[in-house]
Amino acid sequence: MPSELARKPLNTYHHGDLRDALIKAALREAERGGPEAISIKALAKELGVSQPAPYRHFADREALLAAVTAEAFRQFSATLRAAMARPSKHSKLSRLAQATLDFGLRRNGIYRLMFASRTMSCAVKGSELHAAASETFELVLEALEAPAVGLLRERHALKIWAALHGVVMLAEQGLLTGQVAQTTREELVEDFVAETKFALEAAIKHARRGQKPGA
Amino acid sequence: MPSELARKPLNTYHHGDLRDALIKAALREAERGGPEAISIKALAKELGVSQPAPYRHFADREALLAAVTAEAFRQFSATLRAAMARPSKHSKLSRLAQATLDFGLRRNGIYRLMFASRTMSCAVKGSELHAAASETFELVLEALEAPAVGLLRERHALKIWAALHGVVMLAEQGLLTGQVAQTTREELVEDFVAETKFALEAAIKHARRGQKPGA
DNA sequence: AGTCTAAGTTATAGGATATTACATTTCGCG
DNA sequence: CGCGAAATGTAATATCCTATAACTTAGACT
Repeated sequence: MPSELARKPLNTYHHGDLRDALIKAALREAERGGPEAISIKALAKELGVSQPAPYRHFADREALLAAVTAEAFRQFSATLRAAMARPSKHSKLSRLAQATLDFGLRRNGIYRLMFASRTMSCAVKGSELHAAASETFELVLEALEAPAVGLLRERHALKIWAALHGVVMLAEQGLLTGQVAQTTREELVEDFVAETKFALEAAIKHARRGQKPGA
Repeated sequence: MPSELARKPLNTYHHGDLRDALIKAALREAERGGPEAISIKALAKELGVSQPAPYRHFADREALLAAVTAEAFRQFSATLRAAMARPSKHSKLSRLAQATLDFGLRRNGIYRLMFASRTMSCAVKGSELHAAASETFELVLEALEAPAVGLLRERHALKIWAALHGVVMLAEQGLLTGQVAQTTREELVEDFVAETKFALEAAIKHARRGQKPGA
């Protein structure tokens, strides 16, 4: 049985590092074409190995997708983190929100891999994928720049998170055009950002007033 | 060339009405299993016709999916309309919102067919699918119960629409569990409903004040 | 050296989409 | 009434994909 230590140099046999190469190539495919564009057969051909070779590293297509999605989340996190770190006159939350929208539209194939495919729903808690996704959500919490009062922060993070996904979804489906073209996606996102800030601040104040009535 | 009138009895030849039967059967498949569970071959077998028979009615799988999605939108619209018509102490918008959430989770396969698949994005303007989807959006406008002032109504309809999709998405992916389990989906939706009402009313008042400053 | 195991190969089964060529049923029309 | 064309369905086939089974090679380790 391979120990946890012995697993590391596993990927350097014949091909060199097929597992990693598969993930990277699959991510490229997903970028143009979405999750359904990922074909094990095509990837094997592209990498110059036989069709069944990938099955040495992934039990089935689903398992490959899960690994690719986890990597996608890590890239997404990195993008958001960079946007939040960049100096700007806008708030952290605003930068995270606009970066999410931008990522969702510019790298839409990957975005769909992360959020519009069955992969996430099947991710068991504790899996690599679950961890990568959770880390991304942590960034939203961080972007709120608010103290932890009960679960208020989590609640409002979920709200802005949901709203952002909705905007990306609508924009992607072309529902943000036509008679409502005047309302740009960015404006919509900024609306949600402003409302989130307002609501969270109010909720925190209210909660604290309830806790220490004299102050 | 078949005239518009002659097209009606077209579907009553050998099978009876294969086109319609395909759509209905596909919708059942989608209900449990989502869009990817729709297989032309399987449908043909189930309906007792040869595999290529469906291609007499749909150019390819995409075309079938588009027709099925259009039917799904009609059912979705009917559900929302019923919820809005039902007497309740809650507002129309609240009922529409909760009905959307309920539909999105209970009939998730169909919901994904409508919103989380590539089908909608490829729908050309003027198509049956586009019309069915637009009609659904009209219901959101109606649910706002607000006068048309510029594009304010459309803008806020888009916002609540986006937010609802986001909540469904998060709930479906199990991201509304764990440490934030206290925040129920229904509460989240009600938050968005309240904020939408507040923001829309304020915006309309503001716009009118700007128009007739004396009043 | 010799063995064990991970990684990769060939061969193969099975399922899906889609096309082509052919058969049959229905219906318009003289 | 019946003929011919269009609509509908079938059989056969090509192509692509996932996945498994059985066999082979390369490195690791004693």
